[in-house]
Amino acid sequence: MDFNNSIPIYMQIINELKKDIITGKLSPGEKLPSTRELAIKYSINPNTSGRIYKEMEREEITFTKRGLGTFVTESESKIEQIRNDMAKDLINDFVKGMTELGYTNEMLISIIKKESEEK
Amino acid sequence: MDFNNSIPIYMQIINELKKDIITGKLSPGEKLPSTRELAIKYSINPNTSGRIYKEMEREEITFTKRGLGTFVTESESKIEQIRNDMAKDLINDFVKGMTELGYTNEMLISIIKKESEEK
Amino acid sequence: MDFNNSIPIYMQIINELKKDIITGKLSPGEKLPSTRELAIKYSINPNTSGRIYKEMEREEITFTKRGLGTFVTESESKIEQIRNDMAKDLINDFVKGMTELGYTNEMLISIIKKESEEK
Amino acid sequence: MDFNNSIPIYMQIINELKKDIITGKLSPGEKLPSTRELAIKYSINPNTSGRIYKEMEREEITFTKRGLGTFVTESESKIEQIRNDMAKDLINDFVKGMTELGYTNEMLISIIKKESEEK
DNA sequence: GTGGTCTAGACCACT
DNA sequence: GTGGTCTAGACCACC
Repeated sequence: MDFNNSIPIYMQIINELKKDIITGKLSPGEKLPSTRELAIKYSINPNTSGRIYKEMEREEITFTKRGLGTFVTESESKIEQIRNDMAKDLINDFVKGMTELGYTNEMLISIIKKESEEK
Repeated sequence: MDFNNSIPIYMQIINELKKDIITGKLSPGEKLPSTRELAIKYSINPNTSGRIYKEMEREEITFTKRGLGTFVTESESKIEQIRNDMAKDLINDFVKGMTELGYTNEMLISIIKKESEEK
Repeated sequence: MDFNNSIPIYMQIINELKKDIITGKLSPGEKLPSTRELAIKYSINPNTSGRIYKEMEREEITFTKRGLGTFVTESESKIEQIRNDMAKDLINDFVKGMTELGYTNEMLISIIKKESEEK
Repeated sequence: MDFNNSIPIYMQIINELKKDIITGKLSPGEKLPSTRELAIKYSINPNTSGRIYKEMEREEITFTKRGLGTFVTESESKIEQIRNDMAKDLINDFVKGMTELGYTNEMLISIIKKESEEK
């Protein structure tokens, strides 16, 4: 994790975990590492791991079984919704930003096409 | 202008000014409002305006004539470079973010096409 | 520390800290005093300490771990580069300045030799 | 002149003029341009030219004949003294600065020798 | 009038 | 406790 960054560490890790869930690296219902394990894995303070799970639970991405740990939500539709929300944010930021810079819709399409070919 | 709380006000205004320069609303060599005027315009503290101009000068977007004021850079290539840098950041964030979410290049193209038609 | 009036205090302290880093009084990776401690040490305002650390971070002399503090860069090559940059500036100012005053290279050498013997 | 510089414009021009006097480009007793001419030559405000001559007169580098203009001092020893003062400042800044960076006297001599050979 | 610096004091999110 | 941001108000040199 990049401590030297304007994005809070807990946010950076939440995004990592969300991506792992969306791409299937973490399956629905799978147990997540304990707060202590997470703290060690990312060399962060256990308080910060706690905050990560609290926030993810608030967003209903995970749920907690007392005494057992934290688990990925079992709702596939919830996971799909997260993917859509994250995608929508990315799309909006991109289109809005480029438009403000004076790029037309045609330019956007050709830029993305070119980007795709290069990879 | 109403400010997004999570991004510092001075950053938001810098981005506004950058966009104004890129889109030609502010011409190369043009004088910017004085720190005091800017403070009134955006209802911010003059210190904050000062910080804005200092940061922009550091990025060579503007230059200062002592005792006279702050001016937009006269280098058209610098302005072009800023536009390209900002666009490249937007493109990278978008493509990288979407790819991490599992979207293919073809999907990106069709998403952008669809977005364009809606507007 | 007493401050030279014509140079901003924050600049003078930055130069002090740079020298401490270059001469090894501050080691790579070492934690710097907190902004509040620095403010007390030099009897300056905490705002001014903050500015010092922000500027040094911009120059990549230090880095910040959010919520933990400010640390000397761990890159030895960066430190070496800072030393070389500062030395190069001093050398250029000296040679350029003396040449403009009509001193020849031979005179420079003998002046420096004489200076060395006196100390 | 470089307006975008932490050194005040009037200081920059005074230094230019001092160098011209020291190197003989301006002879003892020679008439300097009028404040208006100076203002045009350097595209500065006439107030600034006035300040330049006032400051140089205070340092006894120039003198004024009412209604006739401003002239370079006729004292050769004064000119020699200015040269020595400027040189002494340059030498001190250099030796003090390099010593603080950890350079030894031997290193200074070899650096200056190397610089001389390159030119 | 212009930007630059500094103090004082406050609030904030993050670890 | 850590740095980051902001306001308020002051003073300064420079043009």
